[in-house]
Amino acid sequence: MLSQRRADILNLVVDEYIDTAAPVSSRALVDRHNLALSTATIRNELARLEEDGYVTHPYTSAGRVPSNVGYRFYVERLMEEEPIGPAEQRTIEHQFHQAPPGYGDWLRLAASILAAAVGNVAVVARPQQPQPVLRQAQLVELRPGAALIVAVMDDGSVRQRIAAVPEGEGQTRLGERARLLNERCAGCGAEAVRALAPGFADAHDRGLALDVADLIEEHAEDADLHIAGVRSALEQPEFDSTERILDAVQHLEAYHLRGTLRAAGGARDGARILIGDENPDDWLQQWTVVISDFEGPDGATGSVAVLGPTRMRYGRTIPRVRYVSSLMSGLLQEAEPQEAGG
Amino acid sequence: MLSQRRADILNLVVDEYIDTAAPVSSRALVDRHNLALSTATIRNELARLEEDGYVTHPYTSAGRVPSNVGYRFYVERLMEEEPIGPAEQRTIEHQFHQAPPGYGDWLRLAASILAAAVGNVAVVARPQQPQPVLRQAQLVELRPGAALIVAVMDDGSVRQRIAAVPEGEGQTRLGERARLLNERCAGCGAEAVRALAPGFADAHDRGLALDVADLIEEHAEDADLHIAGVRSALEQPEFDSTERILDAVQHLEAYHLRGTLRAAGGARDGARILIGDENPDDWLQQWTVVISDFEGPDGATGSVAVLGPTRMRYGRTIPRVRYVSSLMSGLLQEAEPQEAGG
DNA sequence: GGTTAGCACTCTCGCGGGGAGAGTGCTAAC
DNA sequence: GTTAGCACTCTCCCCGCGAGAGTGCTAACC
Repeated sequence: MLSQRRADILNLVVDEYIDTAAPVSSRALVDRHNLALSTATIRNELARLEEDGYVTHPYTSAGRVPSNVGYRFYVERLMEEEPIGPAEQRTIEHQFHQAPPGYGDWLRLAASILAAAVGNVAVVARPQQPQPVLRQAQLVELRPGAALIVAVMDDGSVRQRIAAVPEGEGQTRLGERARLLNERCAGCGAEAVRALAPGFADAHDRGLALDVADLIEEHAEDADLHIAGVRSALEQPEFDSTERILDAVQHLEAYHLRGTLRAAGGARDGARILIGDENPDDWLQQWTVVISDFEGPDGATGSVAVLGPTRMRYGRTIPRVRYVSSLMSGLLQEAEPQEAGG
Repeated sequence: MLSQRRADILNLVVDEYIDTAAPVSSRALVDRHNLALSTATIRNELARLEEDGYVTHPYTSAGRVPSNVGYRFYVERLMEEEPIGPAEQRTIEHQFHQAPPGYGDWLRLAASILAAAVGNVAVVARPQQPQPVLRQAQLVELRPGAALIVAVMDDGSVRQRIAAVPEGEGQTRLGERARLLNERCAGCGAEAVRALAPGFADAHDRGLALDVADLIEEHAEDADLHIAGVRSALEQPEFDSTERILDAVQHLEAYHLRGTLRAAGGARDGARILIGDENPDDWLQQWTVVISDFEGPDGATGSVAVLGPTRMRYGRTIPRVRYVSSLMSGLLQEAEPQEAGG
């Protein structure tokens, strides 16, 4: 266990490093916080912190940099959360309620509000049910022999695929097929639809039913996941080399990130936090991910997350992720989200 | 008008520059193409080409670099298209027919195939009708007082927004509202739905109808636009500075690019080409965009495009954009796309 | 008149040196 | 346990410089 004084020093080191992005020297600590100790004493303590793995040296005789262990300790024990003041709260909610009419626009707006609030990448995943149920399917004629199945789930998510249909059929006949499909399968999950498939007299209807079953099962990996703030994150000094930026750009795509948002991590008041090598993905070894899930209607869950360098303003980020998550939840599930105290 | 010899030299300069990304010297031209002229003569011709604005000097006594005018001339008169060989054609079609089942996956696959074929950013925009018609609307309960309208258009596109509904209503009642809406409005365009709205007895139904009308009208600016190959484009030497990469990253987002794909430009056999400052957008001044539209069913149009630095392998890019566009068109509209000649 | 050799001039790029500065670790004294 | 002092280390930035590449120009040549 860390002595109180050593913990205090670690706290200062992390705060300082988060702020300046430069290795922290004993002198800086003493001067900037008016410590009643000499730099030599601080150096001794820093050496002990380094022995215990909380900080490192980039090279002999540079200042100290927090390690992942250091950040973890900081997040769990030291950090002070930076509260969301009334002005900021008002700003966020104001932006929130100014959402453009479309649902997708609205999710994107949430991502970009959060990104702006924390200065890092923000991701918002639309709520989806773990086991959705078919609301209704549509068939849209593409060309002779092929149609687009558009399946709407009960959580409002939509999945599409191209399916084979008999060559000569026009939109009218396809409409009839869709009607039959809906009559029998609406309200069913993937399993149920698959079980119902053999019951269709027509072979093509059977095929369509199986396609629909696949669609219900299929997790839409990339759909309705909104990303914002890539630029501001990549402007931070850790992304000095082209190589790093390109790696980040390559991986910050919607269909890569679903898995990331599902990762389990050290929880803190409803926010999961993964620091550096706690992340399962290779490319995230230098990143921290802060995730908060929220509930949509009928057990659907969405996620709000922030991604940034391990040197992230945790005290600022974590409450804001949580807050946006609760706003989402409120907007989607509870009654009206409570107004900000005027 | 350019003399034949000068045009030939311009051709060589552009080819060389596209290949090497380095200013082209008179020596390089003579040596690498065994010209029967001395470097001094070439230098004279280059000076004339520069006077006429086809090439420039980055600084005194570096080699020549094509100007936008030079590229334009090259694309229109000089360039040889690099045909798609049978092996490449087979590879592309093979990948194409291995598309994963989802429609979105499939569009994304098309983008990534194209990106790989040309080594630049590829964009595929899903076909949408200019004036879509409502196929069917669904209401999904979100919370007391609010529901998600999910409207499916006759081109298979889907738009969603949150709408107000009476507080006490469950999903059953919402289903009835949806049914009424569909009975009256299915098959109608935005105008028609708006005209029908006052005919609903219930005020909420009127409101919903107006929302649906909005949805039909609303151009889904970012939906179903797939981007691939950002990394390979940004690996090119023009993106040496962090600043440029970040600018590109910032703008290469789905909801910015729709407008870009609609820009008119110098056509070449069905492909629109915008070179450097021919682009309307500021951030594209150093880029070339090659666009080819394709027809989906019922007059819906989609687009395939490649974005890259003005120093782009035009001869390779243009036919491949055209080809992928025709594959899309074939898959969506005509009968089976013709098999590659085995 | 077009073509060419020769040459002076210019600009970039990479490399090595060197000094300033920052910070540590250690030792010895308090 | 704390602190002053000091030697040592490592980075960073600047500078200068030489090599190299390429041009423009001039004068001669076919």
